Amino acid sequence: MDLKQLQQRGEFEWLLPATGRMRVPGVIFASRELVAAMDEKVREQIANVAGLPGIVSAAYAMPDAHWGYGFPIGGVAAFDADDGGVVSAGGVGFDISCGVRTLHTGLKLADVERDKRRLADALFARIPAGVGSTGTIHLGAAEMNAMLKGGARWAVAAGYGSDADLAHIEEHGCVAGADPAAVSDQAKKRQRDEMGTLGSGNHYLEVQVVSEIFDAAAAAAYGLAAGDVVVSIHCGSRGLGHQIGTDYLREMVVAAPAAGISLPDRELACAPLKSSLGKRYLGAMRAGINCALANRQILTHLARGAFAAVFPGVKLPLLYDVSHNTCKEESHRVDGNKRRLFVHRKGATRAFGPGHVELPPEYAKVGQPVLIGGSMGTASWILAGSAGTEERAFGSACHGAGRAMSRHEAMRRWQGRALVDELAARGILIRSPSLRGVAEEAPLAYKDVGAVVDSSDRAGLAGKVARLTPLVCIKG
DNA sequence: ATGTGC
Repeated sequence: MDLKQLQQRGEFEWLLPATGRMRVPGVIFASRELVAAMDEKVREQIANVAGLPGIVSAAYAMPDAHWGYGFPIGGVAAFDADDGGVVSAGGVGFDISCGVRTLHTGLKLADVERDKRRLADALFARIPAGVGSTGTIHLGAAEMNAMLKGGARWAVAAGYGSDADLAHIEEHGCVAGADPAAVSDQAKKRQRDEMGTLGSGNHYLEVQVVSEIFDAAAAAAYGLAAGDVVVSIHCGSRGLGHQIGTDYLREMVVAAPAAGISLPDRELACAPLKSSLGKRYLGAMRAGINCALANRQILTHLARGAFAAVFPGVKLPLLYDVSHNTCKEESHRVDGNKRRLFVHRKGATRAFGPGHVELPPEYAKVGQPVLIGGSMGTASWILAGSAGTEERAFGSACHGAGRAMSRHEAMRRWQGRALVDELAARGILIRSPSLRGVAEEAPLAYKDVGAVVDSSDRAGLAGKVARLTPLVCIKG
C-alpha cells in the first residue's frame, strides 16, 4: 500500500482521510512494514466501507488485514440503526462465527511427549475433518431449530460439556435474537450431519505447549504457565453459515437499489438494519453464530474423549472461546455518548479491555483473552484485550496471520507428504485426510503471525500474554 | 471458508 495516501498518527496507527464518497475516515493499526506490505485493494475496500450508510467513527483495519469479499478480512465497522445504518453479509463473511477456543489439559510437555503419537491417532480417529466431513450426530427439524436458538448452551444440555464451559464463551455460548425461521431449508439440510466436524482449509485442532510467557499477571489469571499443554480448536459454522451468507448476499444485492443504497462494489451488498431484510439477516446470522458455538462445543467433547483414552482422568476445562466473523449489537461510547451499535468484525476478534462488564470475573482485571491461530507448524498466541481498546476500534484486535499467497500458488510450491515429514522431523505430528489441504496450508504460505501480534500489542489493541508452539495438528 | 471449480 502506498504510504503517501495515509497520515501517520502514531507508530502503529495510520489515517486514511475521508474523501469522495467516504462518510468517515479509515484507520489502519499496524507497523509501517505491515501497512506497506498490504495490497492497494485493502485501502480501496476500507474507503468503500467508510462510504456505507450509518457508519460510525471510522472504518478500521487490523494488523492482519488483507483483501476480502467486499470488506477486507481484518476489518471492523460499526453502524447505528437510528442513523440509517446497515448490516452486510459480506461484512461478516461466509464462515459465520468462525473462531478459536483453547482448553487447558493440566498436562506438562514431558507428559504428552511420551504418548504424542497415540494422542495424535486418538484425536484423528474421533475428530471428523475435511471437506464435507460428517459426524455421528444427525439433527431432525426440531433439534436443528433448538440448536440454532441455543448454541453451546444447547450442546451442553445435550451432554457435550458443562456449565463451566458456558461461562468462558462470549455471550455465555448463546447469542440472543437468533431466528431459525430466517435460515433456509437448504442451509439446514447442509448442516444436518455436520455438527461436531472440523471442516477444511485453515481449520484445525491443535495440541500446543506454552513456550513463552510475556505477561505474568494475565497468564496467571488465565491459568497458564510455561510448559503447560493446551488444546486449540479453530473452526466455524460449516455448510450452514456458508449457505446463509450465499442466500442473503444474493438477496441484498437485489434489494439494495430499492433501499436507496448505491454500491461502489456489489460485494458490499447490505440492507438497512431497520428493514425487514436486515432484520431477517441478523436473525439468520445469529443462528449461524450459535451453530458455530455448538460445533466447537461438540468438538471439545470429542477432544475430551480422545484425551481421556490416552491420559485417563485428564480434564480439559475451557480457557475461552472467541469468534472472529460476526456482527454483534454492543454498547459503545462515541464522543462521550453511549450508543447501541452493530459492530461487524470480519477476520477480527472481539478484544474487550480490563473491567469490561461482559468479561468473566476471573479475567476482568486483565482483559478478555484474545486467541490468535497461527498457520500450521508455526506459533499461536494468547493476547489480552488492552485498556482503552473500546475507544480504538470498538474493542477489537487481529485474528491470525493472513495468507501471504494463494492456495493455488502454495500447491505449486509444496507437496503435502514432504511437509508432513518435515514437520514430523521437527516433532510436530500432522494428521489430515487431505495431503493437498496440507500443501495449501504450508507454513510459508502465511504471513508472519509474530509481526501481526507485535503490531496488535504495540498499537494498544491486545497485548501479548503467551506464545503456543504446536505438538500435534489435526488438519481439515 | 464451501456438497472447493462456471
